[in-house]
Amino acid sequence: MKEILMKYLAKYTTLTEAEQQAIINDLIIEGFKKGTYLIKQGDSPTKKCFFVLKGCVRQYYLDDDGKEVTSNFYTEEQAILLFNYEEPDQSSNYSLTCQEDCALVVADVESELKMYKQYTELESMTRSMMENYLAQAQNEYAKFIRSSPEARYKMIVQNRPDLLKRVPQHQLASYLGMTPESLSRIKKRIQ
Amino acid sequence: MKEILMKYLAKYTTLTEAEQQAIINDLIIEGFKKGTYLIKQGDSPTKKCFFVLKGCVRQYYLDDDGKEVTSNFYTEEQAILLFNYEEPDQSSNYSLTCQEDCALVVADVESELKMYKQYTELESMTRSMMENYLAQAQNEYAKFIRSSPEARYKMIVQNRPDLLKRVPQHQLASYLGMTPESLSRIKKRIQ
DNA sequence: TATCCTTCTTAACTTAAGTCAATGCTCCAT
DNA sequence: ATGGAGCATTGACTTAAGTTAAGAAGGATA
Repeated sequence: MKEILMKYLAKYTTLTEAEQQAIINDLIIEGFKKGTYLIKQGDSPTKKCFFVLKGCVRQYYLDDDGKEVTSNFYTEEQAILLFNYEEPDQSSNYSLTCQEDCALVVADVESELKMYKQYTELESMTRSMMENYLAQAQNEYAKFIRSSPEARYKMIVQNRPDLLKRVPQHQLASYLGMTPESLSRIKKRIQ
Repeated sequence: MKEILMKYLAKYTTLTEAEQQAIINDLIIEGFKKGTYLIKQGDSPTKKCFFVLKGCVRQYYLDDDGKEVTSNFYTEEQAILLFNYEEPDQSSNYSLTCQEDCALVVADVESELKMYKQYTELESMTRSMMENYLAQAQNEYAKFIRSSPEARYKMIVQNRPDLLKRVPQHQLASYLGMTPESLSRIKKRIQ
């Protein structure tokens, strides 16, 4: 499991193998059963973040009508970064729930900051990763906005085909910004 | 003009005033006339990024049909971060053009990295800002996806009313993921 | 096995957005 | 001032997605 993390450190830093090991040994890997909530909407602001080693985590919120709106699915090798601790007065805007049995790296912000102090390269790596995430998010956003629900479905088929099998369709529909009925019809339409 | 930058440094770092001054004196502030292109789609990958002190910069790309799709408007105190240098083989996906006369901080990646080496706190600040940007982007995305064109228009009226006056409507429409005709009708519908 | 609950599909209807086309408006340049 | 280009509005029509409601399929549980 920890090889995945080693891969990251090796790729983005020039830390020695010993240092890499030291860092990884400090990390906490936890297992979570399907259905577990990592955070619930309304909880006091999280100081935690996660990295998915195995499984699938769904992020959602309840809209004004009380309906679940799925805003993300996190799967293998994706980081779950909810930065609502930046507005410390606000409670969590989202819920995080395990769609499957999961293995996650669990980190809290304080120890993260400590680590940055100890290994400045680690912070460089994080900065660089954040830039990548942001770039990706911007690109996806730009494409998505301009797409019809049908085009969005085709995109997900292209980019994250695994989700189609791992995730209930009505949740996928809401993630794609459409109704379950629409998704059903689109699937039929394009066979 | 430089006070804005000082504000950032003071807010997010504990650098001494002298250090802050030194950093800011290293920055290049350039003026650009309305209509100037900062980058053109297809250019070789940029090593530059910008920070808007004054004016409005539009980011757009040409879709498969050759139509302009506006993916962002950057105004005062917003950073323009195009991280396509992460995929060094690819050319720029976007064009950046000045909608108005602009004053921008122009930075290039190499000198940025050098500065990080010199002032590690500066990299901390950047990491933290990136996390904020990302969080913001994710939140906006989640809201947007689930909204109708009409709801999106209302959101922009709420959040960035200045854009309504600064920007041609057909560009705004494409930024909101709708046709100019739709935007015109929506405006009429809700007076 | 029978029952219940959730999910998915299908249908009929409504509506808002896309498309195409024509008309006006504004600003700019000559 | 005039003409032209680009932009905004409006209308008629088409279409895809939302809404509501009903039924079918699949899984879990007793």
